[in-house]
Amino acid sequence: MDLRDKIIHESLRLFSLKGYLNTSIDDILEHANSSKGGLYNHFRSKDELFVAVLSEARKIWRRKVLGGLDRIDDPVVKVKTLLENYADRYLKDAENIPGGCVFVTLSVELDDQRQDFAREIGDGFYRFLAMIKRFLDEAKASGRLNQEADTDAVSRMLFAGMLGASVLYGIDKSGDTLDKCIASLTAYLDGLTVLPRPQDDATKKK
Amino acid sequence: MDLRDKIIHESLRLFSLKGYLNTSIDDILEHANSSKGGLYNHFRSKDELFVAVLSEARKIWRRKVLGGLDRIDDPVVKVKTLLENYADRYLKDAENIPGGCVFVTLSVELDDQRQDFAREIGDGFYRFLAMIKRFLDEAKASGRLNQEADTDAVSRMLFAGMLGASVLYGIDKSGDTLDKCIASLTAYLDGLTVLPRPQDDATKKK
DNA sequence: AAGTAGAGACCGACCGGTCGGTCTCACCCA
DNA sequence: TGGGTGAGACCGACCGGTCGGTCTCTACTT
Repeated sequence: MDLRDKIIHESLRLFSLKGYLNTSIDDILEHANSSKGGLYNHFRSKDELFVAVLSEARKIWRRKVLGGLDRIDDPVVKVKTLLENYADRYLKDAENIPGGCVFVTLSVELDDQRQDFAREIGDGFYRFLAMIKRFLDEAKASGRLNQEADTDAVSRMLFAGMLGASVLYGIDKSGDTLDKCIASLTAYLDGLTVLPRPQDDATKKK
Repeated sequence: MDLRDKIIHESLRLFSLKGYLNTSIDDILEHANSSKGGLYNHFRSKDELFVAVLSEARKIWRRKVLGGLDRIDDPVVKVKTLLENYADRYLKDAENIPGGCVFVTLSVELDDQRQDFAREIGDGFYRFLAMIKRFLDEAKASGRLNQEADTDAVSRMLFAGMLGASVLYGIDKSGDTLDKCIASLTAYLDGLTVLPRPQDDATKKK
């Protein structure tokens, strides 16, 4: 891993722990075993570093949360897998984001201080929300979901639940609270499901 | 309002907007029209100010969210009112917390930097979670709630949804997104309710 | 020898906190 | 009633230290 990647990696870790504004350049350099010259040789400013870190964070998020999702047919199982991946493969990834979901940390920190950055993160939230709704609409169209279900309301609920779980996970890193939150969300989705098909149970089990 | 109260008030506003560590003493003094001497005459340190501000924030939260709750008999209506109060009376209170829920802002900011403060806030979260569960247990006991409902899971879901709604509200201050989130949570709770009683509808309508 | 990555001394602005001092006003004695 | 006194609210210059960022110089590659 070259210095540029090392700096991005350590910055992502620190941003997830302490946020953007509270992470100092010296702090990053100490963890990356580098110096001012080394950093400013690759990035023109701390803001430019932020952009690179956010891009890397998104790449990791996609790999962890969406990876393998296209091999699943049933849209309800897709959403459930999304929830599980988010908790087990993404949130608990202490190597990359030891401080929990970096998007939550950064959006809460920056929403009233750096609206440009916050909007960038918020856009990602809304794209993800739309993706969940799309899966639910598919499920409804194929009769997998209760026809009375309001997919807009349900997707919003699931997403808000994921954000809330992330906040709680930040405080109580035990993982137990997180698992219970995700289990509650999955149970909620189950309650809206009709006609469970065999591959559903097959995918669900450990 | 004397200087001490003024400083606490302005600090709460700024903490909700920028967090604790990113709010400077000078920033507070500018908004409170005071000076270093004025502040340090009332507080020994910034940390001591934090404790006072957190205490005031809790007072406001209780007044806005719990106020009038004891005049409601039906525990399901109590929980619904809790949700509505949280959104309409607490979260939208731009005079005291223009940056959204100060507990969310501070807990996300401090959970890996000031565990002492973060734990203090987290304890409040868990007390509130327990309160919701208590209401749901009452509702279940009195037959107002579906007997199969897992009150532990439901309360966790509602609470995580509230936290998630707070995060989203921070990004999209429109109020519309917030209203829809709360409506989704209320609808979820409705789905678990049986035997709607007359006073339920009476309390629910505008 | 030329070009580049990296090291680290250094800059001005700002951080939380201190401290000498001013001002107001209740209280006291004449 | 009027002048003196002292407590405490408040002011703002100042402290050592840290912030993001710049710049010069070294050392390695080709």
